[in-house]
Amino acid sequence: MNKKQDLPWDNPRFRNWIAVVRAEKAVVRALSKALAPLDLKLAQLDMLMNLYRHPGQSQHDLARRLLVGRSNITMLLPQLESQGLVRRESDSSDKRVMRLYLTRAGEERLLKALAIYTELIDTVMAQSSPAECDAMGEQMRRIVETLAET
Amino acid sequence: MNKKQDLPWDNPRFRNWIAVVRAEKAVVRALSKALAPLDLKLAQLDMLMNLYRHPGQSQHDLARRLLVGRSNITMLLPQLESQGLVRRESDSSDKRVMRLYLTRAGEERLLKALAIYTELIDTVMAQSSPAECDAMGEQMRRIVETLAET
DNA sequence: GTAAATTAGTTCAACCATGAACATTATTAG
DNA sequence: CTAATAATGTTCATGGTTGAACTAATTTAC
Repeated sequence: MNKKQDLPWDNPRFRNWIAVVRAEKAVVRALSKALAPLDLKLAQLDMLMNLYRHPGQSQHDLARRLLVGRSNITMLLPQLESQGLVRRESDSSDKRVMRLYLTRAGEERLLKALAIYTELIDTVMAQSSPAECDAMGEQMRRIVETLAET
Repeated sequence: MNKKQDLPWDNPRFRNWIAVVRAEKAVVRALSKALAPLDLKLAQLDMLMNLYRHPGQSQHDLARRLLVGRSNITMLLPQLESQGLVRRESDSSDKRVMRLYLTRAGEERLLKALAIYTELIDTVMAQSSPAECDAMGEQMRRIVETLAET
């Protein structure tokens, strides 16, 4: 009658999820340090990445994609603007929305940061086969879908 | 000569890692909301979980396990103590260290929270086979190991 | 065409997390 | 034994994140 038998730590799904959380935290930590020489915070890099892939986004769209509040974007943007990495343009047809673009300098900084990012990820994933890695990615995307449905 | 060909988004490892980050964030969000009725923050739950598994831990040990700074523990503990969930005892043989224990109330609160936690994780992992889930967990543990070696 | 409801972005106060400097206690060197 | 070093926990200033209230612009309903 071991009381701990039905505790979460014996539930494989639970244990494996805890591993995800720990790994994510560890990588974030390592990446933050690696990015310091570029004078980029992780949150800033996330913004640059999204702006690269979706130029002309509104702040609202960006917030949704990054899973953060709108105010977060408002607070973070001035840092990137003052560094000349991002440009904001008022939308001509809807004066409420601000459209966001990377500047030339923003792209350059982004590409440097991505080189660091990918190198770290490659290192860290090197011990998994491509198939394993893909399977894991698929699971993660299903998780996001599952939660988005609510 | 598509410039984007060697960009990270075409690197499967990179794309899959981004999926990990997004999934982790989404689950943390959902879990935080689910825990609100219990009046428990995620950081507090993390502490309770670790204290359950390792009673008598020092604050320093707890900080290391949670991957947070020592000051974080100092700041968070009073909240749990004032709720009567955690007890602190000065170590008799080393007056610097404080040993931490769950109280009865702490255990009860923890078990309720874990029920919510496991239910969410089960839901979210339901679309992966046990084998896939285990493989993913293994990858995550390898990642943590890889980074710990530095 | 006007009033109500909705949406984009900002501001603000509250809360968290962090790391450096510090006080206290232990350990190590000589 | 004493001085230097290290370890534990606390304090504090800083910066990051959040959600609620707010302003301004747009859309919807009537």
